[in-house]
Amino acid sequence: MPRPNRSEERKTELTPVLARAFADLGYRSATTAALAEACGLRENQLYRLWPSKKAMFLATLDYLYELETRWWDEHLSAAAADPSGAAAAAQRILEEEGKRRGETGLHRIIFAGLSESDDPEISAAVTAMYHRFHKFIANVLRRSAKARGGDLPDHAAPPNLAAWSLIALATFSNIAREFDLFPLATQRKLMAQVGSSLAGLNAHETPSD
Amino acid sequence: MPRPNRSEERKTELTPVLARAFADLGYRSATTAALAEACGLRENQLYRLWPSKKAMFLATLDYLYELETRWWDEHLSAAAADPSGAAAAAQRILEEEGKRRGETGLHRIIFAGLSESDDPEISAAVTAMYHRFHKFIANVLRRSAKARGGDLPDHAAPPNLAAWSLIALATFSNIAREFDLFPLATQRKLMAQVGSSLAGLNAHETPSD
DNA sequence: TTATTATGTAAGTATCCACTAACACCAATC
DNA sequence: GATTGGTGTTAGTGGATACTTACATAATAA
Repeated sequence: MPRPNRSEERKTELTPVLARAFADLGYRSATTAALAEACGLRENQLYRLWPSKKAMFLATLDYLYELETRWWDEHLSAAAADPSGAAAAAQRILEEEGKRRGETGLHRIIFAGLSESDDPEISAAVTAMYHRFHKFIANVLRRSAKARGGDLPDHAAPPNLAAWSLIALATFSNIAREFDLFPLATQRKLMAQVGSSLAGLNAHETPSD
Repeated sequence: MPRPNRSEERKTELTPVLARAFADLGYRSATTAALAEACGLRENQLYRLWPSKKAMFLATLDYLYELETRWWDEHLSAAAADPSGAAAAAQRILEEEGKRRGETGLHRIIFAGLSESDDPEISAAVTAMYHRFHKFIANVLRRSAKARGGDLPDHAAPPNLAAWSLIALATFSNIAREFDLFPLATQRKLMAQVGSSLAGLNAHETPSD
């Protein structure tokens, strides 16, 4: 007899909006009032969908992680079919990643998570996300190395280490953007040039500059 | 006739205590009450030394930056006198840096600054600190390259880029520690192995593992 | 129609926290 | 020893904000 419960649909509709708000404002400044306004609702209504602000935050973290891995999946499967070789394709991906400039806001949200690291739930969520992401990247690197014959150049790090290094570069790259630490061109080079060196992609070719 | 003003001395005495508190608690949880207690004072008295909590935070940022560069200065001048060569010495420093595990708490404080990045003063302070640090590291790398004949191996990044990469590794290394992302050994390798590859230190030698 | 639950609106509460006001005491110089 | 400002102690205050309560209305299925 009652009217149907559309909570789940509304949540999936609203999560991107929350994500945008958290990314734009940061955890602290994203007050529940601000979040509600961004959603075109009252605070009250938000609390009928999620039990707390923290739950809203964790929902956005999940959502953005999905978005991010989907992006990589798409680009990587395109790269796998690339006739010019895995190395060149991977390098191209790194360049694109450098160009993206963190438009999803995932990193801004991770920073927010960082400063809330005393909260065990948030800390666990951030940790899990990094681990899943690392596994993902390390696998890609392993496959890429195998495709190229299995021998990494001397200076290249093993996939595990290289994956963490790439994640480090990407994370810092976003810090740099946040604070305008260096120009966009430098940021791109950081991913494309340093990144591919780490991954052992430019073993037998010298980067142009 | 009044008794002498010891504000400056007290400030320099208290800044390390504040730094410890900010690093342990983070910006948000480091309430003025907590800061005062850590100092063995009343909130009131803190406010007689600094005009605001933000000012206290900026003071600790300055202090920790000084501490950090002093550490590097000492180790680098020792390395300059090292008979076994600049490259080996630099690599040893990277190993030590990996071992330090951010005991000063500088990075935790930077995370705090990150999430307060909407505050222009704090943002400016963090930016300035990164820039000064980058200049410092890039210079070291340039000198080191020159000492080794001026020719960097193909895979090594130019000093500017390499310096940012090293800073990225160090920053992320501290994120990793905060969240226990990977074991200590990995953390050390990240600095020692990947770091020296980036700096072009292991051009003609293969790292042992 | 009617019972029942989702949805909308308005106001409120409880708590935390940066920052302040008021007052007593003490130490140093004249 | 008197004056002056540093120091200690207690108690606030004002504002922000996560979360709640109460109630009206709308939509669904019996």
